[in-house]
Amino acid sequence: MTRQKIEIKKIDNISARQVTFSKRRRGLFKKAHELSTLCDAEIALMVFSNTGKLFDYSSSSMQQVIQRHNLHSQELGLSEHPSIELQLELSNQTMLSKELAEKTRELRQLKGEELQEMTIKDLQKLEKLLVGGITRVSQAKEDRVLKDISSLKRKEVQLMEENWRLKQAQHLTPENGHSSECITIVCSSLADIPQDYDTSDTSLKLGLPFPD
Amino acid sequence: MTRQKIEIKKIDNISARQVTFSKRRRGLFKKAHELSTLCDAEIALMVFSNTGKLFDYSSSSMQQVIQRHNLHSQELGLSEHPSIELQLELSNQTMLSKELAEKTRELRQLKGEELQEMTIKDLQKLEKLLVGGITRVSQAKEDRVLKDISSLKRKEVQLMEENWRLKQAQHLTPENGHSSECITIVCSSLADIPQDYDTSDTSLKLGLPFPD
DNA sequence: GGAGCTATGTATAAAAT
DNA sequence: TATTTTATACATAGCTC
Repeated sequence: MTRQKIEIKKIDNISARQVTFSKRRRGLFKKAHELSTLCDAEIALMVFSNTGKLFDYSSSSMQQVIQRHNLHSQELGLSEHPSIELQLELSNQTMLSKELAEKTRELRQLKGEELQEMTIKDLQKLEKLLVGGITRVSQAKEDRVLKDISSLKRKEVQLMEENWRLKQAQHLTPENGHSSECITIVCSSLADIPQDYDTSDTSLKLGLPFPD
Repeated sequence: MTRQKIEIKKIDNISARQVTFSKRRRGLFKKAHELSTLCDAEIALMVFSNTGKLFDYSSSSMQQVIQRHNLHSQELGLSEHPSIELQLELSNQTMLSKELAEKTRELRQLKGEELQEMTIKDLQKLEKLLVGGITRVSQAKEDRVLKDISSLKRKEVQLMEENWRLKQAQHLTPENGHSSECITIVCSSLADIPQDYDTSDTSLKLGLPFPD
């Protein structure tokens, strides 16, 4: 329940931000559509999530609205000066390069590589960021591992039941003893779930010799 | 008062339509702005009234968002005959954008934010990277702190020597007792190097009341 | 990561100004 | 026609599943 009015500033909590994004985005698109219908307006709406995903809406066609917009904003779309587009691209590229340089630096710092001109305070912030990251990554790994283990255990139970049924069947037609033995061996090896999964590679164990 | 829920279809009454347009348009723009702020999204919104008037909003720059949108929808042909230079810049930009997206993703993963489609092996690699980073960052911080401390200690020794010389000088001309006392107090406070530098801000202690 | 719930905040239809 | 008011419809924060 919306127990309090929220302040309009970036939501820190990642999952809360994601939930709010998808809810409010839907609301926004609905309102845009309603406005275009009620008031016979031509509307284009583009939304990029902070993960870079694109969502867009247009009451007619996106290109059409963009071109109409270009007409309004100082005839930029008419290429009176053929170099205007080029200039735009160039400035855009400059910006991209800057962003790229910034991200690269940030990455190097997170990897502990470019720390000489940081203050003690900066280093503390970096440390906190890394601790947060490692906490989440470890948790994710843990979750994944536990999931894999329980799925393996389920398979083990299935195979043991299958095995038992096959054995029962062989008691009725006892002329073939080889395959029974073979299956028994394979199933017992499956029971060896690694307990030291933190250092071993559990994912390699997932390729079972049996199809689902 | 909104005495009845309205149906979403074109409003026939012209003045009612105009009123609704200006109210809902403002609401829509507000919502767009809130979404961009709350969720760190890049948004462009263009609205043409049925009288042809343009209203637009962009969280950054309209041109930038339109270009980003063009990149996504792969319709790069804004003009009929893009020049060779423009084509070059565009491909260059595409490359830059890809790199940027890649770095952004990597950063997010280091911060533990986008882990859903990583394998256990990937997660382990990430963990190692983070551990390496945190080791180096902590070491750098430690080094910095120790350097600050030893520099402070050197200063302390210098000041104590100076202090001692001043005292000696005063024994030769004993008519002024105040300044001696004052300097003694300051020097004893310098001896209090913080042992809990991990949580206190050592750098603040560097601004000594004495010039070098 | 989505779907549904509910209490509360916000937007707005209609009327007044 | 724009703004303000007010009663009501709608959106959504926080929560559960």
